[in-house]
Amino acid sequence: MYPELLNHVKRYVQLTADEEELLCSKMELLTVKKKTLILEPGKMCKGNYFVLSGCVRQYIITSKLTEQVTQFALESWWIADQESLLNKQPSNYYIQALEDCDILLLTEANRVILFEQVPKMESYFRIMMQKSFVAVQRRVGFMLNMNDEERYRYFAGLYPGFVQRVPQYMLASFLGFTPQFMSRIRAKKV
Amino acid sequence: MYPELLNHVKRYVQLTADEEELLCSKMELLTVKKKTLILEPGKMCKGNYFVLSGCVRQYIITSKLTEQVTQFALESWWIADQESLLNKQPSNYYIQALEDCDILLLTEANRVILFEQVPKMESYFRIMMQKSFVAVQRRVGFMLNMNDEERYRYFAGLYPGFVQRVPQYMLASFLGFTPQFMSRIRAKKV
DNA sequence: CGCGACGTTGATTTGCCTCAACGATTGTGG
DNA sequence: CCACAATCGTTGAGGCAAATCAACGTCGCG
Repeated sequence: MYPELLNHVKRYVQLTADEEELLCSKMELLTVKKKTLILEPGKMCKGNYFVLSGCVRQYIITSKLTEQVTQFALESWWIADQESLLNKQPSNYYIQALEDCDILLLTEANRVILFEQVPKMESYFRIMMQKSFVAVQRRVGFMLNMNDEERYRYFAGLYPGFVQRVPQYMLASFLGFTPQFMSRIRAKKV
Repeated sequence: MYPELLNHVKRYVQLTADEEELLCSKMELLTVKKKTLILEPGKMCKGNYFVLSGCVRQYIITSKLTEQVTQFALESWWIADQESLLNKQPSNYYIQALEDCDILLLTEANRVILFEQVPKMESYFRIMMQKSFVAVQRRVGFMLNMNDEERYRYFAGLYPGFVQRVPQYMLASFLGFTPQFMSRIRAKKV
């Protein structure tokens, strides 16, 4: 049983004890060391990953051959390449552990079975996707309406601890500017 | 019965004749004139809208008091303020008809009933949300990795007819630059 | 017909990038 | 455990892409 997972699920749908057990039985536990790649370009994304402990990033190599961080995932966050899962095609992304991590994997095959046996889990995933969609849309809004400094300060205010937790150049990449520029912002006002 | 809607749904899940009828019975048909506001800030988003004919935009008034277009929806596209729906809170967005439109509304109340009576519709909406999420994530990728001219040409190539269909300043806003800049791009090469 | 909304074009400004060099910190093999 | 390399962060100088400001042309609609 994975209480972190169950607590998260139970915030959105109610499960019986049996269903809880069934859900946890479908999850595969991965224990990975820092810098391990959980997903690589060219490979199929195996399913949805739920971070129990640690911290993970998703990134892509751009046409200019630079790393572009597209997402982070902390404890109790889901992460996956939905494009690979949806279209059943090889991924273009990397997913990498930034710390030693415990991660649960719900494979696509298990997901399908789970949805049949526990339809409430499909509701849960619908809500998760809806929340993810809202989050990315807000991110687009920030990118369009704030300049780089405003965006950094807003993000740093939103996730105060997080800014210290990952290398600055990854955060800069995620926020859409250069590490140099970020360094200048931080030098300005303490 | 609304064949456009059914054709779209049937691309993702299979419905019986009864279920098709049930689905259509839950939809409310709106016929609106150009420039009509379907959603306004301060009001609750009533549900999910499916565009039968015409064209619609979603936008927000930014802190700098300018319009920022966040989304367009053409025939057979869904549109809604998912943030308002998810959190049951008043919207911050406008949704406006850019042409005379026929639009179907699935109210939140009807959606809940529909999902109970036809669980396959929850699958369908889960997949729609997943696709929407992937689409916005790709948009973020384009914003981070292409300059404004590349992004315009890419978009114009992707939806050739669409570029003519909406006012240029709305498209410029959606793509994240100024109408003046867009005009210069188009002047460059024909 | 006249007004307002939309598109174009030019001149200037600016926010951020690029390139480059230099510290600080981490980690790794001898 | 130390030495050295690699990685990461900082700082400065110069350059460029796109914004802003402003004026003018044009189209569509009441």
